[in-house]
Amino acid sequence: MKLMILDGNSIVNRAYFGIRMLNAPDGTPTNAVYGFLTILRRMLELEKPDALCVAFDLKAPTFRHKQYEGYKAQRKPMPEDLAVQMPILKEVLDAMHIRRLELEGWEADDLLGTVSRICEGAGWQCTVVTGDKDSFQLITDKTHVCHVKSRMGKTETIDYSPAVFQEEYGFDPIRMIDLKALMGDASDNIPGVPGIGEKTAKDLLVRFHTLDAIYQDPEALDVKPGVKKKLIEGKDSAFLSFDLATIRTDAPIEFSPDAAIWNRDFQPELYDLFLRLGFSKFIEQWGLKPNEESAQPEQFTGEVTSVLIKNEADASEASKALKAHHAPNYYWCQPELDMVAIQMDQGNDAVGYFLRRDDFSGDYDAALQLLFDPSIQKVGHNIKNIQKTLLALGEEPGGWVFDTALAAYLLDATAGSYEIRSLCVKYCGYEPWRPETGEDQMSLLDEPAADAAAIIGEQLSLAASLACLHEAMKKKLDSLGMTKLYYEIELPLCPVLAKMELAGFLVDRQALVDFGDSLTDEIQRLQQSIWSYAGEEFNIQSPKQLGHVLFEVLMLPAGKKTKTGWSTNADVLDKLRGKHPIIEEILDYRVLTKLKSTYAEGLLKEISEDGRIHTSFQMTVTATGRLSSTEPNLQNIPIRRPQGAEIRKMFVPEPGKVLVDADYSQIELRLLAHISEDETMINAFRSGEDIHAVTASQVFNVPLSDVTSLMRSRAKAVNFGIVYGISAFSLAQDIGVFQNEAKAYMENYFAKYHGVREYMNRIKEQAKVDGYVTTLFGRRRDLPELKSSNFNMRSFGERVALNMPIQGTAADIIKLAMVRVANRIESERLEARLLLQVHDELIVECPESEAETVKALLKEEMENVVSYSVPLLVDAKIGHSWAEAH
DNA sequence: GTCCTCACG
DNA sequence: ACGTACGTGAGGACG
Repeated sequence: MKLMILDGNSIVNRAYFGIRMLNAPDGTPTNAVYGFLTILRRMLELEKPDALCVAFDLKAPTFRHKQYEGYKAQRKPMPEDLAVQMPILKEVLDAMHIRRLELEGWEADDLLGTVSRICEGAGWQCTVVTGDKDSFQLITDKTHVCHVKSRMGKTETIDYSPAVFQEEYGFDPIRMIDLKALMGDASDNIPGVPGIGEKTAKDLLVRFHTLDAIYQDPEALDVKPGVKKKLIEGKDSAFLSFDLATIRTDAPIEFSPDAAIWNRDFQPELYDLFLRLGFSKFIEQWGLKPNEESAQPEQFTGEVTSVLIKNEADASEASKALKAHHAPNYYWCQPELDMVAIQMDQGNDAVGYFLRRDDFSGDYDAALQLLFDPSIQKVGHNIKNIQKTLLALGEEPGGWVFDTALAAYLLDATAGSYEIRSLCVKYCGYEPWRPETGEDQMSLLDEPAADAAAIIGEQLSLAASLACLHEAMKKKLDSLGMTKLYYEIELPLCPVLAKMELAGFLVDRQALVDFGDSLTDEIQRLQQSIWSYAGEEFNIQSPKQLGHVLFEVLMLPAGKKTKTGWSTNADVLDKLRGKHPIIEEILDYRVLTKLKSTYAEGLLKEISEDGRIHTSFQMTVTATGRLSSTEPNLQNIPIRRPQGAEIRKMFVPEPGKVLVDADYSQIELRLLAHISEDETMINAFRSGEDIHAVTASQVFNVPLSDVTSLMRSRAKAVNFGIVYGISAFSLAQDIGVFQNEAKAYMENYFAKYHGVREYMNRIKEQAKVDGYVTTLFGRRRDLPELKSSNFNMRSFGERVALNMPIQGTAADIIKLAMVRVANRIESERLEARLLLQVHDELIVECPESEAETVKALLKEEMENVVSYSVPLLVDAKIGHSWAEAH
């Protein structure tokens, strides 16, 4: 039998500092509770204990030794954001029927110690879970201590048995007390021996084993005189520290492991509690069901008439009813499963229609066209994909009035996933019905024998949940000022993207094959050469093996290190150029293998039967409002190096057609000028100057005519850095100058562009007050990081506060441009079609005869999306490949 | 599955 | 004193 006991305060602290800010729907911070539960779940899976309890400090600070209050009282108070979560955590634990242990005047440590000894006495195994190392002194054969590290949402655990501890420290676990007595512990205000640090203390213990042994005759110790002196002078402190560091095992608690046996008998209220906290993930993971008694006011309670569409007559009847219905209908579509569920509200009641290819006799696609008729008002989830399906059938998709996934993205762009069940929990306060399936719900849809009624019920209830989501989200979008953004940019963009995905980009397959082959020889040659320099054969693509060769075999100076070893990235290798001929070859090898695997071979695999590559655009991924491109990613096709740019030559128009490429010139800097209202920068753009050269002349204090190309390129780096929320350190790294030099550049920059400096301060202050930032179009990004007590997280939040309004406004602008370009192409009945968007660039394919028209159209629409204090400039070009047109 | 590296804006 | 720029996606190594 095994008992697991968690050090509540320690774990909750790890969770709080390790996990980004999170809030319940009502704004209560929840990151620590969330993190605690994540760790708990992980540990339960790992340890599978029979009994479970959690120990807390009853009040902080508490004192083991009254005479020592002076030290303990210095302990930093718990951050407010964490303190408010403590009662919530306890409420959660109570609802999970997990035994809490706390005792007036005692610390959690002492309870851990006491419980572990009680367990041992009862013949149980015990696992102590903690984020502190203090408890290592409790390790015995029967008691293991599991040390938890949590960083950025990931949890690492190390299980310490006596052997593992001995291996790492070189002495027995119980000597952890002696270690602390010597080295002290600042966070616990244990003084230790002044002047003795971790290294010396460990060394002493490895050699002499115990504190007593060390102090038996300190004069006779074989140690450095300085250390000896410190030991002798610090003797009292050492023994006081020994007492302070000793965890007590005799706390007066009534406890028996049998009474803490835990079998997941959650209180029914746990569901409601998790709902309130916004923990839909845990509701799912723990398989919680709504409490029958608890009210669910928003959930639909009227009569639902289910109609199964089995043949074409059913379909046209349903279509007629849907067309006659003038309120929105709710479409839950799973194109990949060939399934559609539709809910039509009729006052208090509703009609649910269900269509599935498997049990439909007749032309399924024709039925789809009937049911999705443009005159029917429809609400869906990820409508771009549905529209794509319809377009593939030759139907112009229309009548879509709302997309719940898209709305959820605008409402919370950093949420990560917009799965309909979680959204329903988050915005409507209930989870859509799902059939009881015993163990594994996921297998339902794969089971041919699964109960048809259950499937229909589940799908229809998902369709019904769209109704609630629609109402809730519409209001929320409005209250956050995103109605225009939603209806005028995001929603109209869906069919535009659907058409682009369907169009695809023609690729010269043979050229791609040949290019891949041509790389093979050179890669082989480089590999042989690199191996001969190394004196051994190894996998050059393994950072670990490469690090070994560079820094151990060839003894090159190692620079930065990563979590797992030395860094071998291009920055590091670049600094080693000239130190050894192997470096250049490795860099070349990297470039060529990247081209071959990711681009030559990777893209070949993505060419469809029509010879074209059809990417997917993701509308709900980025935190700033940009699109992203997947399977394949066509937004990162090489261009910066000549070898890479070869790839762009293979993206071509159809015979008789050309490509027109239009890109915004320095849109982000122009937006910075506009948003910051910086006069100098605005004037530079208005007069059509080269902005990087102007910045160089400002930063280096020389006339424009004297700006050298080195000055310009450094100024360019400064300009980019500003947009990203620069630090002198990173700028220095980037352009290869000393940090104080980079700092001087920045000071000059801000002295000249003082409007930019004021903007940077203003937006950070504003973001701190509001807790979010927005673009000029109202797109929003929440920034809970700004309230973090962690310096790095807070700094990150500040940089994002600077960057998001700029990057995001640029994203809004090009999205709107895409909608307008698509409208113009249609209204002017051009054959041209949009193929690709690469953040500030649009690529169109059109007949040669249309080329000039399209070029002018693109330039006009893109430049005139908005009228700001600086003009937006677009470069447009025509070519017979992407390389040529760009 | 996670890390490192590197392609793009 | 911290640890070091914003936003992405994909391939290969390694556990």
